[in-house]
Amino acid sequence: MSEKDDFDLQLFLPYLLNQAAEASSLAFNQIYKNRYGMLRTEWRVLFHLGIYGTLTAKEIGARAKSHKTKISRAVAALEGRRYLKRARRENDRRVEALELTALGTSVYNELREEARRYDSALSDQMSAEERDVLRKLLLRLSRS
Amino acid sequence: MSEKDDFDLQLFLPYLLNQAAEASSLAFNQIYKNRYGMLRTEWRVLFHLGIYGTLTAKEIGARAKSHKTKISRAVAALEGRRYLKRARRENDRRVEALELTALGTSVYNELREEARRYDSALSDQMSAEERDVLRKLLLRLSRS
DNA sequence: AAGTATTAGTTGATTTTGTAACTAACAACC
DNA sequence: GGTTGTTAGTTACAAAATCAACTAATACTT
Repeated sequence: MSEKDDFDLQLFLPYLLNQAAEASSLAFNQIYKNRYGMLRTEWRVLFHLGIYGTLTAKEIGARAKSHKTKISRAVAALEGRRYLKRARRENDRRVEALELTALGTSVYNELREEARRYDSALSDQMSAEERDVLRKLLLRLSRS
Repeated sequence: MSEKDDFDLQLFLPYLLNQAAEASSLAFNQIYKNRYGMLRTEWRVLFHLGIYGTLTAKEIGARAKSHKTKISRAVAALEGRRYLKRARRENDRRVEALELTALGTSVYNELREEARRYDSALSDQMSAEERDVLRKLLLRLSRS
C-alpha cells in the first residue's frame, strides 16, 4: 500500500476498536432499528431493564456509561411505545423506578434471542481460548 | 448485582466492543479535540494522508469505512485550517488529490507521537501474546 | 426554619451525523 | 455525436447526540 510513513493506523487500538465495534454491530443495529424502530440507547435501556428487572434512569446511565439526557429521551421513547412504565419512589420523589411492561418484556425476550444468536455467530469466528482472551481484554479496556 | 435474567450484556460482543472502544479512545479524543479543535473524522483523514501521502476523498472513505459526506466535510474543515491542499486531476477532473501541507504534516507528526505513546500505555495493560491475539481478532471482526 | 447546595430528571439550543437529492465530469451505447 | 448511465464530490434537510440551563425534590447548615 506504498506508505510514506510507518505508523500503522490499522493497529492503533482506539481506531481498531472503533472499526471492529462498528463492523460487528452493524447487522444487529438493523434488527432493533428496522424491526422495532429503536435507537441504540433505547435497546440498551431495554436490555438493562430486561436483565436487572427494575432500575432508575441514573443507575442505567451509570452502568451503560451514557449521559442522563440520552437515557431520559430513550426512556420517554420506550414509554411512548408502552415498553416500560415508571413509578415514583414514595420515599424520594425525585427518583423513578423503571420497569418493563409485558409488551416490553416480550420484545426484550425476542431481541435477547437475536443477541444470543448474533453473538454466537461472531464467536464462531474464533477459538474458545481466543474468545476468552478477547472478552477479558475488552473488559479490562472498558474499565480503564 | 441481582439479575433476574441470565443474559450477560457485559459479554455481548457488539456492546462490549463499543464500551471498550469508547473508554479506550476517550483520552485520545481530548487531545485532538482540545489541542487542535479536530473532530474524529478529521483526525482520521489527517492520519490517512500522513501515512499514505496522497489520496482522494473516495480512497480515504473506502479505507476508513466512512461515508463520503463525512469525508467531504472533514476535508473542507482541514482545508480551512490549512492542514491540506487539493489538486484536481487533469486527466479526470472529478477527482481531487489530497495532500497535507507543511502545517498539516507537522500537526500529524505531533499527533502520531501522541498516538504511539497512547497505544503503548494501552498495550502495557496486557502481555505481548494477549496484545497480538486482541489485534488479530479485532482485525478479523473489522472485516466481517 | 430559612437559606444554600445537591440530586434526579427534563427541556431547549447547538453541533454533528445521516440521508437524499444534487452538480459536474466522464463513460458507454446506439 | 447525442442520449443514458455512472462516478466524485457537495449541498440541503432531517435525525440524533452533546451541552447548558432548567424544575422539582431532598439534604445539609446555621
